[in-house]
Amino acid sequence: MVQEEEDGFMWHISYPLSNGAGHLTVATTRPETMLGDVAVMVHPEDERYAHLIGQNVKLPLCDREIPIIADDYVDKEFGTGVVKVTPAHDFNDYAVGQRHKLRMIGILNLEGHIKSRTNATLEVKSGSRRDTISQAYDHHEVVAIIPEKYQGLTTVAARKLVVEDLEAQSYLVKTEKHKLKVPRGDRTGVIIEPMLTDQWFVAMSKPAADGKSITQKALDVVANGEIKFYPENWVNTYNQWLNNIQDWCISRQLWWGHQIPAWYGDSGQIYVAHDEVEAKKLAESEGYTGKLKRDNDVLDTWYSSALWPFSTLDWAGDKAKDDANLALQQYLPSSVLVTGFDIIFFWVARMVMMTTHITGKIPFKHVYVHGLIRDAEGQKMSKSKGNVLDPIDLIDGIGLDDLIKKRTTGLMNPKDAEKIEKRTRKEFPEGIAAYGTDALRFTFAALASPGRDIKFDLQRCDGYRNFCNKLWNATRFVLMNTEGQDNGFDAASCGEGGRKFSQADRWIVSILQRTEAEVEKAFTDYRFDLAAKAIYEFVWDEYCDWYLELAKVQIQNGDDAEKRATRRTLLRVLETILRLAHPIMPFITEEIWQTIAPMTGINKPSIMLQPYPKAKPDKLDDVCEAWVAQLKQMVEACRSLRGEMGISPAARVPLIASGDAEKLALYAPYLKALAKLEDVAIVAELPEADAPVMLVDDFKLMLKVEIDIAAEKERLGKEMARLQGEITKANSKLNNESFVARAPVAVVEQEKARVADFTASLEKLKTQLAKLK
RNA sequence: GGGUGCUUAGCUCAGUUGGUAGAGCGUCGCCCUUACAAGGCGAAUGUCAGCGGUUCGACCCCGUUAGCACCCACCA
Repeated sequence: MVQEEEDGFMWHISYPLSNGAGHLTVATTRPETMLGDVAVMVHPEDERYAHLIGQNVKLPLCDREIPIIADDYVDKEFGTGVVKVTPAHDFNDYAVGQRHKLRMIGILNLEGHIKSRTNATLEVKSGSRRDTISQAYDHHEVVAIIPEKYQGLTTVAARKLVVEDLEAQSYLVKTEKHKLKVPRGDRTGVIIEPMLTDQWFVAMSKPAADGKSITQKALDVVANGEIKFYPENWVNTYNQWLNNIQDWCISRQLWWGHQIPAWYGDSGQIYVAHDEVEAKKLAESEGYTGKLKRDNDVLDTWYSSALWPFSTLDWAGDKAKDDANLALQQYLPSSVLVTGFDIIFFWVARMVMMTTHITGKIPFKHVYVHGLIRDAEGQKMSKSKGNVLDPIDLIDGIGLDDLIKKRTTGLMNPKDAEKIEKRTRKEFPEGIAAYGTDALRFTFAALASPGRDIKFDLQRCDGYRNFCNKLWNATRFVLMNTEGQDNGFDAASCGEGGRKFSQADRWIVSILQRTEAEVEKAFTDYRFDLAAKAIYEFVWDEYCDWYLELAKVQIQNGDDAEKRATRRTLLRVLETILRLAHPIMPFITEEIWQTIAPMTGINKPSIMLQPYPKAKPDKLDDVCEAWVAQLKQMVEACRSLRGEMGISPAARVPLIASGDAEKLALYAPYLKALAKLEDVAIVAELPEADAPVMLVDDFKLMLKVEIDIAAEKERLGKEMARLQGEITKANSKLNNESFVARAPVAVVEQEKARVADFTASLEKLKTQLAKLK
């Protein structure tokens, strides 16, 4: 059903008082329904009408009188404050009718025409079950009170004629334009009219044998934590729906579905049973031996779906059988249900209700609620809008013409085609590139931040496709350097003393442990975005950007034991990366793993059967992490300076360094390679020269290049100003007595350390500046 | 009317016990450096929607305003 605001009319109709002493004016948007009016109502405290309550009015066009009643539902301020009551064709009026015990007049048949004397075959649920709507007029009564001229008309025709007649007979006070929401069928666009029919309901608030209603049980298992929502705020949505629930209509007039297991006797008897044989027995036990007719209706699809958690496990409803059913015992409850938030009440809540009520168990422990994927503009994807992105097209790519064809074929409204084509041409002028399954999966994982929809952005996809590529290329590098070496990684070639691991080797292994722990936590919390991020950053920013570069140095300069250690580290870390990333990018990781794993001594059929990486705290190494951090700082200082001095990345430049000579000697080969240095000279004191100097902890590094003195002065000035700014900021905190008194000691100490560091650096730069001519 | 989110760099978004604001894409500069130009290195960019409060300290907590989105109910 769709319900959009439409232009319509509000008709003001005069209902004369029966005693002739005036009239009441009623406003309505559906004047034809007055044929089914059974009362007019006013607010009980509306002084304008208080004296009329209990009197009658004459219903125009119909030869009958109806009472004036009082009900709180009426809004005194809206319209005339007088409302016509048509319980058979309006939800609110139905409630009013129930409160005031008014009989209902259904004026429509199943074709949506006004009921007629000459055609009773379309009477709603004709036959046996009518008496269950005991408060409704039956067909004969209805056609006796509807003026014959309206009988058999469509609602549209009836409205037209009713309005004409009202006007002709001077009952129409005025007609005004009015915006209203009209419910229409999705497919046909035809107006949906509320009407009375016999249906099956589940009484949601009725206590069961254990004294609790079916909804209460569902509320309880979430409230007591047996079932958890991720993110947990969706519990509100769940609770709100269950707390405001109404009886659930479960019968549907469709072809497909579970047929309702109810059989009727000739006189309206009802027998609910598992099958016809049982129904027959039941009927006979109550003394009925005539024909039985099964209800044609089927169950609401959500009713059937609500049975899913146990009906799929061969639940029998028989304790002995169910206890012996191992599948049922093992998989009920299951661990997690993954779904969209729009399904929480349709499906999740109903599965919980049904499963707890019928089996006494919860259906699942966790509910992971993800967002909806929307298009780049945030619009919900829909066929008629033509903004649907098919995952297959992102994986395999699609040309513009094919995409347009796909989006404009089989439209409900073919007129949309032109608009869709235009928009598609604009958004995807060249069609969609092929990103591959893994890139798409990685993108979805990275975008799956909890509690929000995903505005799908192809550019994000670009980034993750590049990541897949990066992994390929890193693998190529590893293979180039390891294939055919170390005799297949066996014990013989790498035996005792056969490997000497460097600080860099131990560093990458150490932060790999951190990454593994981070990823594990992310998966535990259903934070797929954080898992993807942790993997991405480790692979690109650490393994590729740093470790592979450091490994090049080791393979170039190291002795055999060091080289073997490097090759082993390259392979082992890569192999772990593959297992770590496998759930998010299954295809590429499997493909690479098939080659890499045997080289690390693992000979198994598939990465899918391997254990997921688990962090080993004993492999954490703070010393090596600090060592590499310092190395990184030096490299970055050099690179940054080169950039600022406009030195071509191709040019090799000599470096002079002072500080701990032993450490510098270790750093030197790495620095030389990573900062593109011609040479690293280690000295006790930097020479006096007009060259740029960098400070890293207690080390001083000087790039020996021709410099523009003015530019270098400016650079130093800028850096000093930055440091001065930081010092001022930190000092202002430290000068604040309440900060020192109330902030945690560690925070205060940190602030003091910052001041000290910045001040020391500032002093060194001052000296440097003074040395410049 | 009831409810739930969102507002952070040009764009799409992270930022979880309050302690110096981040990523991808895009932009600018240099580079085909022997895994990768779908790349490398460097750089620029933010009154964290507005206002008020709590706090030594707020993107983060509380209140409020505005804008946007969605859900439920309803519009005689």
